[in-house]
Amino acid sequence: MTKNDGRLPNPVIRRLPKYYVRVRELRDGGREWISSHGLAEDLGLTSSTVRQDLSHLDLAGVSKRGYETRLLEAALGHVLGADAVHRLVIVGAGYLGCALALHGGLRAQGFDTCGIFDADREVVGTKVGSLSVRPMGALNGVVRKKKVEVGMIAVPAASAQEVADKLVEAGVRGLLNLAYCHVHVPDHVEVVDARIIASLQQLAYVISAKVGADGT
Amino acid sequence: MTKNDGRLPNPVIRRLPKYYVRVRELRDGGREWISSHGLAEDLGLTSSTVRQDLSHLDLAGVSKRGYETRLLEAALGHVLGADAVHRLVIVGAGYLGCALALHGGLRAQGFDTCGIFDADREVVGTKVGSLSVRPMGALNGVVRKKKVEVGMIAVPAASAQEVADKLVEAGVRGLLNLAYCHVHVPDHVEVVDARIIASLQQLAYVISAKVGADGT
DNA sequence: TAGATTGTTAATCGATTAACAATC
DNA sequence: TAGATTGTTAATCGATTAACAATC
Repeated sequence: MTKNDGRLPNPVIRRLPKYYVRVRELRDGGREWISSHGLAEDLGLTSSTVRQDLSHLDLAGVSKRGYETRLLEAALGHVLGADAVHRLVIVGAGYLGCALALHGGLRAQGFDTCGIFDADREVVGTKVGSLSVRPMGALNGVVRKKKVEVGMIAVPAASAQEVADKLVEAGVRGLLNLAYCHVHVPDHVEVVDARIIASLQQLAYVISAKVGADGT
Repeated sequence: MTKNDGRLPNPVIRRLPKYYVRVRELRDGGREWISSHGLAEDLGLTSSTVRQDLSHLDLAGVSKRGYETRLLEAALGHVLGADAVHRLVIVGAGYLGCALALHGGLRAQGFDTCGIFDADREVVGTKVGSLSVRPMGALNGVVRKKKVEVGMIAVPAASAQEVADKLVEAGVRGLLNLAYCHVHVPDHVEVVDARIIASLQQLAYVISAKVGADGT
């Protein structure tokens, strides 16, 4: 699905986690109020953008004081689904897939890893933290039985489309694609790309373009 | 630095790696020509966007045939710096940092990992592939001596800003931030965020928003 | 030639920023 | 009260899409 049917604009959605993380830091530091100017400064935005973004939330600011951090954290967490559990599976038990399975941050944010899968017979059965790597044939059953919503693609680019097809067929509703390629899915499934190499290339471009532009 | 001084618009930069990957796939498959319509269909864009994007490149298409894949791959690779070597260091030798150090794809795309660092004395000295984990005190010297351009932040959010400061002081020109937080840097340094948890939250939002929107 | 495709201009669409009345 | 801040409207800015002449 390409169009936004009634949901928040994409640029806003991408900024919400930034607000969320920052507000939690502020709360941890004992801060009770934060203004749009304060958040803007912290995150490199304008205060206008912050107010526009937060106006989409179920929350009211207070003149002269700003937003109450406790309420803001709750409102952001609610929109981002941090107050619900999201079940996911990881396909690919290479270095990256295992690192994700062992990453404590996922669980802390409400993402519950229900399984890790690999096509390689040699790898199937090995332990990754508390999980055992399962064969691809088991994917369908696990996704259906545990009502898994999200599949993470952590395989080489060459097998990514095949894995995406299997995840879609099993019934996940969203894919996080870590492979360095584009995957096609039907309209009812969402894909978010999180490709480290593409991000590095983007960084390499802006670094080199800067040299050319200002002569340093 | 926030503004684009003469360089490509950000949306274009983010699409370039997609074109690059796809064109390489086509070339591997023996395809010699690809039209803007073909690329658009493959990547879920419009042909107008593709032509606009590629018009920024040092390359001319041919009427009735499209773009020659060989030349297009070269032009995209050049802009993305794929024909140069980019030196980087990884800070944080946890699961994620090690996975990146061992990830063959980085080297394949011209990113040369010059070192991996960790603040934990227990971890310093252990082997990660062909590299030994070094103490944070060694960071400055390695960055300067090897002319490292990019630092990857693969530490917990709580230490990310401190690591960013050290990398900036050592003289890197860009940061890839994998930690779930915002990092501040001076104007002459670029930051690209690649935060998996934020991407998962974005995905969780669009999935849940879809339920509400179309009643499924 | 006829038809498909580029490259580019103009139109549309959407996001960001500015401005300011309302509020506490 | 005076001043700071929100919430929202209007203006600006930028990106995407449409359209079409030029081209092979």
